[in-house]
Amino acid sequence: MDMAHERDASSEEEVMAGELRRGPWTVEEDLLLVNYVASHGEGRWNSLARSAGLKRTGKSCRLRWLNYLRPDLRRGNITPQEQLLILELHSRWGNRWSKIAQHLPGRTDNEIKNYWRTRVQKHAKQLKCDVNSQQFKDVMRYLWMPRLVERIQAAAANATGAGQQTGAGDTPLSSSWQHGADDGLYASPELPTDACWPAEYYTAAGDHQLLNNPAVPELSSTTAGSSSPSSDSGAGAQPWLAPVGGAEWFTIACDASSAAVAMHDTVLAGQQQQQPCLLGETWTTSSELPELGVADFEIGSFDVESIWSMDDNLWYTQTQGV
DNA sequence: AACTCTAGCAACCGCTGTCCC
DNA sequence: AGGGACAGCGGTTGCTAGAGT
Repeated sequence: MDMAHERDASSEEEVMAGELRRGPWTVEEDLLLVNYVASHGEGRWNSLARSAGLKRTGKSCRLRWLNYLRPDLRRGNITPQEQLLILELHSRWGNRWSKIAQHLPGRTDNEIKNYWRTRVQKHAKQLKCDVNSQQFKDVMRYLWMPRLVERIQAAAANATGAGQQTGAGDTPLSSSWQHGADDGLYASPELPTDACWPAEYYTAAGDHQLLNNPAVPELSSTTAGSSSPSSDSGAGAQPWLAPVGGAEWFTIACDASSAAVAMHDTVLAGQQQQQPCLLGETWTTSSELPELGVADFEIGSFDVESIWSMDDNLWYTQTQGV
């Protein structure tokens, strides 16, 4: 676009003239921006940049605010729940990062995009296939995602045990993810209430009441941020950001898990595969996966466990009080 | 200890869409 | 209707820390 090009060119001139800064933001710049937004609000980024005394483009200010300085940002590891959601939503919408980010509270499109490009594409590379290929999608759907569900279920089971000791109701994420549009916590702007989980999970489970469960516990201020995995998020921890809850979350995870098994079995049954398929079962050779259409892949090299970092494991241990 | 490689992430870039005058 | 300003999106780049040699 010529217009944009001219603007960029002028910005370039300003940079060359030393009037505009580029590159990493300094603490002073961050403070200027935060303070200015706090007192004047967001928007009108170009004039904001000038008024705040920042030698940055409005674009740069906006990006810095949205991706780094916003108080409701969640930082730290992408949780298994979030990974599952990203995988599902990406399979639905493709590289619509912003749209996907709308359904992950506190996460930015940039963060999700980076996650996809680093973690997910890395595994596609390991499998020697294209990330957009049907084969890789199959691996994600029938191997990776059920594994995530299993992981979530296991963590939630531990949380349930811990919850019985420490008191029920510590289900910040699950409650926020179940809430509809009225709670103001995490209302999905476009999708129905079951959009937070793959629709087929609920369909297969045949149990929508979970989504509308009125017995959602109140968010407890005592749980706010107490189990946040992101120690670097500091005071920014939000009550609805704690990733794994208690009994209610466990129920959902179990349902999702059952549904994943059902989905998995359905696929196999549809292809005349009658042997039972256990959730969490892993395949170690490509020959065991012909029904998934991934026979040509080196499944053995696909390290499902490696999608979680050591930090994740540590965090789980801490959260579950193990 | 020094160097290289790599993953992860912050920031930038180019472009399109939308609003307003 | 047309143009300017701005917001927002997706792709790409470059820096940095940590791992490996």
